[in-house]
Amino acid sequence: MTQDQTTELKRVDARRNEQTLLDAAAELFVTSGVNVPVRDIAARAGVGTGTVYRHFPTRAELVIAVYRHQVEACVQAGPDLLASQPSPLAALERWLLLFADFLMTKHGLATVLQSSDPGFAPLHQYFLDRLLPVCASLLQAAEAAGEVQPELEPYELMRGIGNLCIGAETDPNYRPHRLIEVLVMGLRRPV
Amino acid sequence: MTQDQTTELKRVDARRNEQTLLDAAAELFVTSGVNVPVRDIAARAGVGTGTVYRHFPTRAELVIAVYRHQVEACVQAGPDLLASQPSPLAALERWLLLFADFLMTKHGLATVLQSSDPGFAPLHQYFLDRLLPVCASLLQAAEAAGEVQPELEPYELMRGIGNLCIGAETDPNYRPHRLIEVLVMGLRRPV
Amino acid sequence: MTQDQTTELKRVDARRNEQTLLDAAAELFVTSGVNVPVRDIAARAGVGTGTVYRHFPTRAELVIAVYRHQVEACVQAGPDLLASQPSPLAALERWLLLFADFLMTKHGLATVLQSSDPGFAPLHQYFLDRLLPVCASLLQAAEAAGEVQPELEPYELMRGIGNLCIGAETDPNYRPHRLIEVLVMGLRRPV
Amino acid sequence: MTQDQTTELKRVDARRNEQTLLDAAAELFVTSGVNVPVRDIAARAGVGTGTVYRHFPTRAELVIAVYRHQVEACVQAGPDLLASQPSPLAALERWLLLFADFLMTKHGLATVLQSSDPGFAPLHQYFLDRLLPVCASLLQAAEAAGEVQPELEPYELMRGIGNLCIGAETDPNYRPHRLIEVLVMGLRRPV
DNA sequence: AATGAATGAGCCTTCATTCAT
DNA sequence: TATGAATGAAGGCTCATTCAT
Repeated sequence: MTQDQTTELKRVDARRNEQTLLDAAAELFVTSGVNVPVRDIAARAGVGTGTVYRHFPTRAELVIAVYRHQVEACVQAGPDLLASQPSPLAALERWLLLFADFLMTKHGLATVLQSSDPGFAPLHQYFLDRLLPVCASLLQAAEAAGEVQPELEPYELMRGIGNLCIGAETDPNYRPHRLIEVLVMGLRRPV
Repeated sequence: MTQDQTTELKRVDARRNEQTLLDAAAELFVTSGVNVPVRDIAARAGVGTGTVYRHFPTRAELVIAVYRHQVEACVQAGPDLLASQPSPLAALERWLLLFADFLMTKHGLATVLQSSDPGFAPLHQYFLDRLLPVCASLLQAAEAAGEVQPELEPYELMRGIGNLCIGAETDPNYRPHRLIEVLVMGLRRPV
Repeated sequence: MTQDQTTELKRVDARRNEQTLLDAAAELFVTSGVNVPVRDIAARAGVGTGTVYRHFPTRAELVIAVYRHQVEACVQAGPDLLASQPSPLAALERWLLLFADFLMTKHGLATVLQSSDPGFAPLHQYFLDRLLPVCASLLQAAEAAGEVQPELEPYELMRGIGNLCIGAETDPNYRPHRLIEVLVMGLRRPV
Repeated sequence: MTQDQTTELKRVDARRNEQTLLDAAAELFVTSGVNVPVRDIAARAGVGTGTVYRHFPTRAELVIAVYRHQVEACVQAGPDLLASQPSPLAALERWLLLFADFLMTKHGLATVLQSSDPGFAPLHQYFLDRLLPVCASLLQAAEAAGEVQPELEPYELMRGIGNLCIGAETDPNYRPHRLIEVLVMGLRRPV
């Protein structure tokens, strides 16, 4: 029992530290991009550099961890929107806008999603593994409903949305939402 | 006279050097991105690093110089397409695809266009100064012809096209052309 | 009683832990040298790093402990060989080869014996304290028997043998045994 | 001509700097071993770390450069001794002692020669390429003259001599010369 | 004007050692 | 006692930029 307690306490501490790191990284990713020096992350979190490496041996792991919650929220939103929106196409549009909001509030996330640095491959994979099926099923539903023509592969659509979000945070004259709406309009089957 | 001759010769040499540098940089920008080490550019051009700095004190200046010809060709293409295409909207689409082709054949150029590195500000400015008017006039013509609804600002449209081109060189499953076509479709006024 | 039992149990545990550590260290010393990271030793033993430090505050102590048994076996072998071999010189040669075998099967041990890192001083001392008298007595016996000339100090002889063993594990083209035999041959008094 | 002069001057400067680096490295290799931090070498030479890497991209190259002169002197000494000594065996012994002197005055050189760090492979290769043929020809000559029995391969002999020199600089009670003499004695064919 | 050597800040990463739990 | 998380010094390496020649 005491042993369990001790273990539990340790875990709690470690968890807290990990959370501190995630918060620090999230902040710095926004202000300085996901390639911010490890030292900066450690400093912001008030820990040593070694602690960063202990919790997240690679940068990709840290990035994944930072965004995991929101990626999962996006995954959940897919079926929810399909059920609650008036049509599959409306659900798709809402989901794409949601996905875009997620990316846009994370400065540099859209950027890293298109980085060709092989170190980020696991991150790309994670995003695709989780989100592509959701996007595909929404697109499929809209096609099945006769609302859209099969112009784009789900992968291209997601990639395009991701790209459209790049740089939005720092440029008030650039509104990805508008572009996404136009894009979805372009998918619509002419009546 | 001899003095003049010498000076003249030097100028010729300097010119040759500058062109050699531009060629070297163009090649390396394609293969290694616009952030390729200065040393590599100098080495490829067969000159010293100092020579690079003499001709192009900042990286932005070098990038601008490298792409100047093609940017100007894009500028020229605007009126030409407007004159030769069956409709303003068709001219706009062609021009956007042309712009995209330009970006896509320059690895990393689309990326740098969205970089928030302040050092690239002059580069951004140059692109906007030259290309935005062209894009705006094409969009305006299409609107005036009643072909499109005024959904997007010219700046947003160009920015979006630029973004869509990111990462296309290394990903055969991603075809910006398709996305651009869908986007233009979405601009069309419903009949 | 219960208290005693607990204490007793703890001691048993501690002993077991210590032995586990020695085994783990012995294995890793062979494969990775005596400077293998403490963490690796702890991991192999299935304990925390702190436990390593508790049992062996310095690396030298750990190394000494790991090799104690075999050093003592070498010590024992001296008189045994003197008694069982046909001559003191034969006994000396056998003992030196035995010593060499010991060193050679411990990757990096010969190396550490010549390390000038002051942290290893206790280790050096231990080896000398235990083994030098044995070597000296064997050499002395051979001299007394008129088999060898007093060319070398026992210390030099041992040091030389130790050095000859360095690197033998990884180089099949280098056979310290041959060199030791030649060296012993060179000690022999000409008839 | 002016161009040539300029080039020549640059070379002179670079050479001086390179020599400064070699001197600094030589000193530090003696006091701290050949694995002394690059930063320390740079500091001792009064240059930046980048300068070290410019001149010697890898540590092995630096080590080779530091010892090149003396290795070559050793190479030269082989034939000279064969010609000047009364017998091939005497020449061999002198040469081995010379080789040992070389190693012993370079603290840590003998150590690095037995290092299994793959980064030092070029260094090992260089030593073997240059010195092994010399040692082999001396040994061969002694065998041909009937002075020694073919007990050892040239490689083993050199390796053994190298090992015997380890740690001699810091231990006044250890005299590799004595051991080498005994070893050569052991090679001699019994009359 | 050109050269390219030199500089040194800056980043990543490892690991011995300490210490809170 | 045992644990293993945290620390942070250390060292390798790169590259933008300066400057003597």
